[in-house]
Amino acid sequence: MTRKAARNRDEIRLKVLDAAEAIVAAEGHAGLSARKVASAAGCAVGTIYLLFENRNDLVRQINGRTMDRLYDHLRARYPENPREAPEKALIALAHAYIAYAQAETPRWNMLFEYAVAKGDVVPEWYRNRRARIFALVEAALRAFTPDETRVAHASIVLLASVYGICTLCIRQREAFSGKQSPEEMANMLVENFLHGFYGQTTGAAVDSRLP
Amino acid sequence: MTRKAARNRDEIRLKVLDAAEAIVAAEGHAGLSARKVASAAGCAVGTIYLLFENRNDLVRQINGRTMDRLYDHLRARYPENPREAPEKALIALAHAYIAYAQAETPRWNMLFEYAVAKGDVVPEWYRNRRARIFALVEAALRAFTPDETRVAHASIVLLASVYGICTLCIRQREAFSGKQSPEEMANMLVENFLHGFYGQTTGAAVDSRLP
DNA sequence: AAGCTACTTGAACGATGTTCAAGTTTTTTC
DNA sequence: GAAAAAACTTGAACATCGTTCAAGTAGCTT
Repeated sequence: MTRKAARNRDEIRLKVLDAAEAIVAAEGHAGLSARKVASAAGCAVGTIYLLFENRNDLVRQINGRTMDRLYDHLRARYPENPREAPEKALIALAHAYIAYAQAETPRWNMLFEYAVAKGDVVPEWYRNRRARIFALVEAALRAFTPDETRVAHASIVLLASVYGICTLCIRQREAFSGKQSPEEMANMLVENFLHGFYGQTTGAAVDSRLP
Repeated sequence: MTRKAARNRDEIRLKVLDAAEAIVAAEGHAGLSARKVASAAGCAVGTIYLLFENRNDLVRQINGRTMDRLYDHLRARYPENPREAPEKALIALAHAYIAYAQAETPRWNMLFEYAVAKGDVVPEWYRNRRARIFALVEAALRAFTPDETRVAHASIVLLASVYGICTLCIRQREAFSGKQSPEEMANMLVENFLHGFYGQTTGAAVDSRLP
């Protein structure tokens, strides 16, 4: 490819991604169609398929940018030294996650509507961006235990749980009775979980302590 | 409507639902198309639209049946007297939920792919079926506290969290590094959460107890 | 300027959700 | 029992979708 062509290609690629993001923000995952993107980006339908493997690939690229923004958003609300007050740090993270999901609901939703087709391999860059987000949780959890396996497991449990809370409170908001605040739910989750997580070595099963 | 017509209508309605469920089980939410359902149920495309408002309504009806089965599945693995050993009961519930999600992944997935359109009201029967499932969790939680608000909140947190764990471990299985067992994650969640939940009145924030 | 390569285009294909005029079947009426 | 009326079912038609690829355009080389 020639230099000018390559530059042009990068330009149009950016335009397409921007246009696609705008459509998703306005109409959600379902509103994203190659024709709409092409028309908004000022190119032909076919061009989209030169820049992206298929619709799913376009979704994945947008998700990549979403994860970058989410990561920045979380970082900006994360203490410098999470291990000094890890519970505070984790609650801050949860609240920041919730705030992002609420502010950018369609984009956030699309993170989970991206379906991995059978035999379709998830690129390393995609896994890395997710790992970066998990790493924030792990950093705070290391204050409680040196056991890396426990840290890894707990980070998955916590992020998955906060995601689940967001789904119920935001995604299924209208379906739900729905006056629950996701922040309150997240507080309850993190606080209770950490009490158990920190004191685990000493505690017997809860059942055996019941009256 | 005449008697015979009504009977026929119910028959074909059942056939359509069965056919649709089979398609979802085999090809997932995305494979569900009016034409395929019609052909499998032995009727015309238009007939589908006499029995169901639209595709979303068909999905909702299938989800209703899915929630019934899920409820039965959970009940069957739930102790008679959850308040005798509530932690055990909650872990049993979580494992049963995970088992169902794994055994009926496409059907379970569809529960969350049913998007509530704007201005679209979720029928009462649908909300009731979800409430029944939450009630199982609540019954066990009442062993820990008489505070109904805390019980309600905790049941949402726990179910949402187990759902989140399932999503990460099952739905995004291939996308994930993915060797984590959802059962282990659920154990960690429930055990740690309950230690905090049961001991909450006495405990200070975890941060203040750190070395 | 001509030839060649690289890039872009949008018509075309098969499939989708949804509608509704036309056709078929059942019930009512005489 | 036949004819009229009502009720129910049908599938072709419409707009839209993802995706492809022969044909056209633009840029580089000689």
